[in-house]
Amino acid sequence: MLDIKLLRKDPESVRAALDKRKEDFDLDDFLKLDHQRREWLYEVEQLKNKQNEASKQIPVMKKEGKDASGLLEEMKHLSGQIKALDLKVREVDQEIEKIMLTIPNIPDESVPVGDTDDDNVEIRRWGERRVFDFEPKAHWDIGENLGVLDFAAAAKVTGARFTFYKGSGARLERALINFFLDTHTEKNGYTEVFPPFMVHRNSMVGTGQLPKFEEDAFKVHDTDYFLIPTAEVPVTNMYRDQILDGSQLPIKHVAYSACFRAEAGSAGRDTRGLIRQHQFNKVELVKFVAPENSYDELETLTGDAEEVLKLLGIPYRVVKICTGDLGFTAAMKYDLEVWMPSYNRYVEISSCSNFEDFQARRAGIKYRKNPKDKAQFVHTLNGSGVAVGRTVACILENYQNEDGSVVIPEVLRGYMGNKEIIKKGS
RNA sequence: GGAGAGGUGUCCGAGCGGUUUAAGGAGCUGGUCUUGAAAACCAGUGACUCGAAAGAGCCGUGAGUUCGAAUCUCACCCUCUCCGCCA
Repeated sequence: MLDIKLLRKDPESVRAALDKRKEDFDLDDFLKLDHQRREWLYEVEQLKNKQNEASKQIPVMKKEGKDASGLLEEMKHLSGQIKALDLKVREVDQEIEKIMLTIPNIPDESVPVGDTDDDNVEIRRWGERRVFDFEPKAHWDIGENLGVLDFAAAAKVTGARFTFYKGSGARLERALINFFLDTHTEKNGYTEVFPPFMVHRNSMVGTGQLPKFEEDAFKVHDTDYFLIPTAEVPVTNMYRDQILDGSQLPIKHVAYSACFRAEAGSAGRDTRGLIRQHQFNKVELVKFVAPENSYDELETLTGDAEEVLKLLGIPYRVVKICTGDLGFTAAMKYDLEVWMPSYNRYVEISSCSNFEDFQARRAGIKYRKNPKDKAQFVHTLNGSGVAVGRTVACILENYQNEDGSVVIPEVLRGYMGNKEIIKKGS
């Protein structure tokens, strides 16, 4: 959520920012409503003041044995006026809230202006893309041939966009989760969290998935719960409505969770393999930081995510997302993209974002720099560290041999019973 | 799921329709005393939201009753105890 004061004071700058995002948004409605609200609010507060004064007088009069019935009658009338006005204020409040919740974040100055992902800017590359002396296969073929992935069984049991991992495939998934968690806790200083996989509506609003993107989420029938689309939601909301002590910052958490996405609007895209699933595993990094550090913290967070790719020996690139492709909540975002031979291009495996105070304002997360200072909003950041299923896909493709076997990256071998290679039936 | 108890300021805790602008502690800040510290004593300090201010709101959340609600009514949420069920 944006600062309502900014919208009042400088609507033009907000308009310009929305424009850069290619968002078509009518701020005039908001400004009109806000003006109306302030008028009514002033009016009702005046009346309430009168009421409060009378409420002090009435007991005094009664005590003194005076007749208060005239005043009471007057107050009865006033009370009705207050109720009517209060109702109007409440209604306009709700409308304003509704609008506020659907205005996206303002991109940072440094974000490249652009329309689509074609306008994203590559920042750096790491690793050598492997040159194959045979025709590399796609991970779904490799996985099925090895008997470690079973898409058909999942389709039978559940439906499209689900997968069974079997044998070494299941173990590889588990190994990666542990490897990511261990690296981020032991080397990068994050505190591990294991969150609930369902959250209520307010939490989804707090991190910005709702109210705008409800069709992307799975709702649990007959409850107010949603399956989490990312651990970002429970972990960020862990500190909802709290004032943190400045000395606690930065707070850094890493969390494994399953993630559930309805993938509305992506029908027909990436239908094969592990790239786009309704359920997938992810290890997520979440930070709560002081505003003045948040862009430095974004760099280190991105670096932390990159580190696990480096350790796995996977070639990747870092891309800075342009204004037109930037997520609703982000002020700035880097994507990490890994090389996928079957796609013959880089594929997203992590998004690292600085939300500035956009989520903090929605979720009410503040801090005091010094114990006596006024509380102010923290900046929140998060990034995948990294998506597990896509990493499996990437390893299968980049580490495949001509005979269909797959070499296990060295750093994972300790997590896989010192196995070095995945062969058929193993 | 059933029965009961409860949710008040940073913390403990009083309050059960009107001088509550939330008692009293603790804590915190300053001071007196002391070689220093502790203790004791004195004074100050009450979050947060909107507002330029005046002022308004805020006692789990939301509705309601009333001229007036922390206090009464209803619904919901959460915590604790016991019972039942269960990985």
